[in-house]
Amino acid sequence: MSEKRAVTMDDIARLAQVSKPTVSRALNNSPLVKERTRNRVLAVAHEQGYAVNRNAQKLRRKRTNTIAVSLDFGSHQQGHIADPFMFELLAGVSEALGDRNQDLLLCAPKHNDADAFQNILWSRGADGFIVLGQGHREDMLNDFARTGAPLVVWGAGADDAEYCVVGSDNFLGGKLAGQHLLRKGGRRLAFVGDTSFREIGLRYSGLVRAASEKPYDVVTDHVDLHSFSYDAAYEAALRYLDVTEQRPDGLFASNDTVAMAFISAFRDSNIDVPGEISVVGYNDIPTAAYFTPRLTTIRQDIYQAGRVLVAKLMRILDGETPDSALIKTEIIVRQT
Amino acid sequence: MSEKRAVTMDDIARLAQVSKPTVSRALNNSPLVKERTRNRVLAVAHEQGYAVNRNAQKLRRKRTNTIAVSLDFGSHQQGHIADPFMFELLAGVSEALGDRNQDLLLCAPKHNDADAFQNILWSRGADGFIVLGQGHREDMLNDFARTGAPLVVWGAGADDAEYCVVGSDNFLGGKLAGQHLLRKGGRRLAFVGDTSFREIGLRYSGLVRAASEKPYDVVTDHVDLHSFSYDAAYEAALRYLDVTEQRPDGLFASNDTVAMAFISAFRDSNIDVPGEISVVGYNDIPTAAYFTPRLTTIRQDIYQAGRVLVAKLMRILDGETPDSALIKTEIIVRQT
DNA sequence: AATTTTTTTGTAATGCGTTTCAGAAACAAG
DNA sequence: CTTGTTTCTGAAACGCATTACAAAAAAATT
Repeated sequence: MSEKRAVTMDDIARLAQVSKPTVSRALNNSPLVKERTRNRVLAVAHEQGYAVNRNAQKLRRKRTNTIAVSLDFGSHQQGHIADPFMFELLAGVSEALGDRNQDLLLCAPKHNDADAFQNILWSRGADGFIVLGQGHREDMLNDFARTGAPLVVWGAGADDAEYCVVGSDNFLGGKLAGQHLLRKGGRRLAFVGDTSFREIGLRYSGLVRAASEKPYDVVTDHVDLHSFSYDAAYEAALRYLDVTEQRPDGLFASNDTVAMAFISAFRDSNIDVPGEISVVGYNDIPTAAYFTPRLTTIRQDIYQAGRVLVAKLMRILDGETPDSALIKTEIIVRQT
Repeated sequence: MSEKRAVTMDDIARLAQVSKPTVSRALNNSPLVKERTRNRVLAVAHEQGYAVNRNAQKLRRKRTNTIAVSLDFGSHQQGHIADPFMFELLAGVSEALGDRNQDLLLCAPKHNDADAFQNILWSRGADGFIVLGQGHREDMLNDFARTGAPLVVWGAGADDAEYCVVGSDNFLGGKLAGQHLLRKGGRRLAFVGDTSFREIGLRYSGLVRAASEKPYDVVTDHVDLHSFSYDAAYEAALRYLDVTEQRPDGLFASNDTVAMAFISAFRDSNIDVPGEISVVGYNDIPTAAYFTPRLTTIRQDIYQAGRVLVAKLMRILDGETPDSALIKTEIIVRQT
């Protein structure tokens, strides 16, 4: 195995009988280089299997063309991702970044504090950040943004958020869910989810709004659940059924996994869904469509999400300060 | 917004009243630097919010501490990931890399040909590759490996594979599935999946082996299906029921999604699962456990997988040539 | 106290592109 | 055939950290 030295721009320059800057210009499609010269250089470069050393390039240009993406693996427990939605989002972002020739640096879970984020920027590991899921880190993200860090976050923003937020229209989603449940004849609606997350709080608000718009009285209940996992939700459902005096006739869950867990618990308790209780989930994860009964849920346009996140960040990198944005959010009515 | 110049090692050197190399040594915990000096340097560095410029570092060290991970988004269609398994694997790899302080460069789908791979290495964008899912790219990967590219692949390797393969023990998995179906009284077993993928072919072989070990005759059938998506599988199931004369009493699907699609199709055709047909899936995706009926499936230890993939690659980077490896593979018996 | 050895620090070179700026070549105008 | 432009190319500097090697400082030895 030969320890051969990598071919550098100098080598190409020598072989093509031009100077190093000319090679650089040729490779970068600079209009300053004559057509014939460029072709010669390109030919030599290709033939030598030459690829510009990205690190030298990044060093000199002070631009990495790399975006750090932070996935909140918090929802990732015991070997199983509770909510596959984030991964779909990642796929969308990945594709959108690819389209713009940006590399994607995936940030590991433990590197999730402000210092680690800052470090990636200071050390020029990436030009900007896409944070998928703000969780309870709004303060941290605000601090980070205030340092001037180019940052786009998937989630729901506070009115005074210092950073650009892209996300589902959670309030609308909640309202659509509520309207669906009411249309199904619901009078006692229950919401299950951790409303301390802004996104989820908004979904609940939307539900309440939908209820309040009816001329008749609608009771809205709130089942607090501080986990996104199926098992925890299933347990919570059984406990809820045990405790509650009057069962709801409509349930809106903060995500599909929880919705399905509740439906399972209902079924295991001989409660018919959607006969006795209608259920709406959130995210339209793949499973939702073929769960039994097929789950009614709120869908977001994930590809649009990825594209918008990336587009916003690029604008920030260009010095602009784009507004936050909401992604198309609609209800997918199925059996529940 | 001030366009302030980044703080460099020279700045730290000046402020700490030492030379640049001393700063470098201090930051890298070199034993060559005196304790007191190191502390002074570290203090200044911290106070200045200094972070080593990774690009200069990579350039000089000729080592990036970055691993490129290629996800086969081929299984990614119409906005939904058909098989969430790959993403769980990604999470495992991400974690394992994080533990070793390696960065993870996520490669976009379209960058999947040999040239693009090679380019990442030539341009020193990463030190090595982890390919998640070899698909039908064995030849490409062999070529790539032959160039000396540090490469580890998740999948199932040919005997003469030129690269290190880590994967589920697909043959064993298939055998376990077969044994389960036979234990349930199966005499006519059907396998559904695209056996042109080596992994899947092995699962089928395992099933056949299990059947052949019985003293009585077992028929094994093979339903070809060139898609991993739920919808396609559901259609295929209906078509299969339509065409086949004698229905199987045991079904082994190449993955959980397909298994669930078949079960749904069976149910929609008034065939009882597991009463009339037992079913086994593969991967133990989160949904499998709470599908109705709870799906029996083959589970692989995903965290082990991530760790092993990374460990093997690190050894390759150290100049060794580790053997391929199989991951712990077991059957999770549930209702089906 | 002088000398040797060990430990610590500094100087200079290096890794590889990009960019500034000056110079050469090609072309147009007079 | 100059002179003035325009177009193209090259020399040198720069971005920032690491490393080989030399030198200085400190410690150990005689």
